[in-house]
Amino acid sequence: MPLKLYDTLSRELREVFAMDGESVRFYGCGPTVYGPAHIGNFRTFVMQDVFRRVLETSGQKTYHARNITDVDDKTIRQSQAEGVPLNEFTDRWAKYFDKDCEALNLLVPHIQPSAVAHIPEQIVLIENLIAKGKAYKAEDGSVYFKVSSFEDYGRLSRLADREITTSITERESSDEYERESAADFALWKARRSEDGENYWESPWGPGRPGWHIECSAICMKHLGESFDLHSGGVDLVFPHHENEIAQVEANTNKTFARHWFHIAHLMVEGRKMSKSLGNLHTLEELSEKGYSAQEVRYVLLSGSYRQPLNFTFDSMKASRKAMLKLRDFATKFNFNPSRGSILETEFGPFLPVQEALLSDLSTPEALGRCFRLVRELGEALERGEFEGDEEAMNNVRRGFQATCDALGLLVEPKKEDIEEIPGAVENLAQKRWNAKQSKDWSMADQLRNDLLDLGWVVKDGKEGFELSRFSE
RNA sequence: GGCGCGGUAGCCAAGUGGUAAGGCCGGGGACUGCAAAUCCUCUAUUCGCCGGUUCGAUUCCGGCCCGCGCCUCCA
Repeated sequence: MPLKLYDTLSRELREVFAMDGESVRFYGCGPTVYGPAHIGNFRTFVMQDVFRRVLETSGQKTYHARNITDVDDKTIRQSQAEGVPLNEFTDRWAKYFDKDCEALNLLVPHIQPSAVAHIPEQIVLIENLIAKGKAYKAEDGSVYFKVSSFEDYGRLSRLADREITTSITERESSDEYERESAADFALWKARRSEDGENYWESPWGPGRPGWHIECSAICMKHLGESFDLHSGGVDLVFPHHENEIAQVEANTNKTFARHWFHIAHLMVEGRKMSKSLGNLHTLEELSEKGYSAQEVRYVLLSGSYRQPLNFTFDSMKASRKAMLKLRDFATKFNFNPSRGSILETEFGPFLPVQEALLSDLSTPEALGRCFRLVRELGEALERGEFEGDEEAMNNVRRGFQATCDALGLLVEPKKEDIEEIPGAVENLAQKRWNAKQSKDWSMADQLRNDLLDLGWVVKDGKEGFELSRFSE
């Protein structure tokens, strides 16, 4: 069963398939590494990850490339402010990003090429564009793409020429007179004094690549002149992806990416996430507030990728409860999760979940169906319908594994309390149990409070008590 | 202004030309000395407003109101 996914360019649902008949080669625009990524950025990366997981759990091979933007105004400025060499600075944040990705259970892309590591390729691409009359060198040594030379410009974002040029004319700053047309964009930026030592030699003199060209050069090198799918946040539709198409197609006369996948923004409490509103959340900050990356991931899956999603702390709490519900299910079925690469692809009873995902990555629908199944299967288990039927139990486990793999959720069954319970705590708890048995309620309650002060929660069962670590 | 998206219960959020998934919260019940956990159960006569098409619209069409995003380097 193929995955149908909305394509920004054609504005319709289209089947995703591997043009080479082997693996779906796709590209996701990665982070600019100048600080911690926020959960809005991660919405995009999580959805790209789900895209890949849905393909892989339906038996399709993939080849996933995600770049690291390690040279631009922000990285240069920030590294200078800290007095650190650019590469050292960006390495640090790239590692930080990797750590966050791991916490979110994002599959590691097959390659993570960096912009700086592909400067020769970018230069070649620019030279070719100049040779074809699609780009020109300006007085100061910068090189610009000549938008008027590319007929299809604006097709992805559907911005008519008038819109593109009008908005730019109004904004055009006086110091950018080098451009022939306001709509033209930089392929190569001539060195400026404030760049310091951050420049590279080129046929047009020292400078650094423009933003858009890095993704194009990387795609062409690692995925080919034409490949299956390209993706990013909606804000990249224009100008970034529009410009990428122009650069590549003006060069090759071939379709650059066959499919465009864009993820809508994450809102926070109904407003756009921004530094000035002070509502930027990072995994680290949420972790300090006691929320796990898995809970964040769940929240990010709870809305359709085509719609803005409203992030709230209420939804974080709801997500925690929902994850616990899945954990209870895993415990009941004695589920033994496998980590790492995706091997199991049998959805079995969880087939409806897979169907929802294959239908435009409908994660909310998939979660809804998952919970319904969790309830129904749990009830069937209670009724003893799985008694002695190990094969049926295994089908459930396999299907649940496939579901977790497809969504990238890590669901661990509740562990037997392997944590060492300090003797003193154990004694107190036993004392309380005794008090309870002799119906000395006030003593029992007092001891329960004492235990809580020590960080332990006691829960009573029929035959005895159970101790667990207090959390939140 | 242009392009695009949306307005569904207290909150988050699906969905469909035939009468509203799921999660959270809340109510009730079981269990409990009281709790916690768990389980059961209930909670939108209604899908921004007004018209139209239709046997029938939340779902299609038109208008209006409101919110949001993009419009040169923000995922």
